[in-house]
Amino acid sequence: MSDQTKERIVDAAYRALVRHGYHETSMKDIAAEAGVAPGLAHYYFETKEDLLVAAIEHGCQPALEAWERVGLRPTGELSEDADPMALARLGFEMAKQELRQYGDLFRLTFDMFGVGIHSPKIAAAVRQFIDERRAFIARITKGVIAGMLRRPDSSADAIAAAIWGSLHGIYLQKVVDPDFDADAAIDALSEMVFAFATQPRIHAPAGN
Amino acid sequence: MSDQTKERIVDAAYRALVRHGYHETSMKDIAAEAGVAPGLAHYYFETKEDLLVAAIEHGCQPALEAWERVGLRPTGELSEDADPMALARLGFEMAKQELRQYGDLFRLTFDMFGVGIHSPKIAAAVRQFIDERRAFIARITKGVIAGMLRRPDSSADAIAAAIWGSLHGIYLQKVVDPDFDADAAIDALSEMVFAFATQPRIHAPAGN
DNA sequence: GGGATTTGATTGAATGACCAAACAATAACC
DNA sequence: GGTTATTGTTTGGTCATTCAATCAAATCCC
Repeated sequence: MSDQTKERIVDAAYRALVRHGYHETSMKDIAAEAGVAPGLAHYYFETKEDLLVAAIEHGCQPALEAWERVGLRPTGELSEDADPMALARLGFEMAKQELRQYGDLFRLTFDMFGVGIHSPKIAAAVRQFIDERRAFIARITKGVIAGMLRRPDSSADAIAAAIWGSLHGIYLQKVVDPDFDADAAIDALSEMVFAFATQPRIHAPAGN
Repeated sequence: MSDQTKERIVDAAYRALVRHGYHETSMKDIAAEAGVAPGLAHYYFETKEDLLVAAIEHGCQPALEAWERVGLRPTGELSEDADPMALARLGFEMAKQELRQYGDLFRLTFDMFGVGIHSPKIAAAVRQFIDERRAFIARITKGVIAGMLRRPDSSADAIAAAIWGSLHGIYLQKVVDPDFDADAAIDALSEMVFAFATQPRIHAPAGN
């Protein structure tokens, strides 16, 4: 029973947080959403922050599973035999779909980033969230670089940071403005990345 | 006198907000920081949100001026005679310097993004902040595209959204983790962008 | 020019509401 | 019967906002 109740509270917290954001959601609200007495949330979670961290992780689950369903496991190793270029292509497609499907999650994520700036406990969770996804991109990037004719000046990690950043920034624009065409932006990013990855060995320096 | 006082409150608000963030800064804190009675902030600003918006705009001033000092005016027209490629290069350099110099501003900005998700008044300010900078990038991008051998599939606006997003995402990584090498990430972004911009007319499609 | 009057700026306390967390008491379970 | 889960209340504090009162400077009137 207890695990079920705890789960119910975490899920209620996720729903309440998505609706009203961290600072406008009280423990009482969450308890009410879970159909449970106000004190119970504190029985399972020492502080509100702890509950928020659990709620985020809970909310990330479905998105993670979606990645694994297409054979990409953000947290694990890359399959040896896969073509890195194809993985990258698939990754960009997944990013588009993820944003379409899990918009709520990202709204909450951006809220968390704000909270994390001044709350160490949440900052740690945010850092982990970023690291995980960036490292995943870095693994694909390493594979792509290995197949490039011209070795790039930048490290795979730096490239991954730029790509993760772009995806994140595109997500933000979509969250802030629902009319924003995120698919087009991701396609543009993808076009740039592949132009970069398929550079010929010698490329003439630009104008100046 | 009155304008001076108002300015003092806005400036104090900016400093207090940078230090402790929106939700951990009370109107009383701001008044104290400004050396003024608690009620006065509400004499000039109907709500705390209004004051925050003013504080952000105030905080953006120095960064904007830095852009104009090197001849880039985010809000105005591009000089006709400038080489778009050189402008882009300069822009990336400025982005690096901006992050180094105005880290506080960006910490506050990310806080604002979080608040904006559930506050329409702040959301409007956030949208304007994004639009301004993205439109600036789009203007440079249009110039670059005009000089490209192969016309890209993506629109200048979509490319600008991806580039702005990347810069923003890189800033975020730096705010979250001070050890993050933002310069390397911006260099990587720049390398990709220029590889894209200097593509030869016919480029062999990748592996598959 | 100088006293009365209006205006706007500023004060500091009060209001009303809310919240996270602690707690004591009860119910469920084994 | 004792541990665990759950309840509902209390505590101690904070906060944005309001408001009546004070103050200083400008404006007017004679």
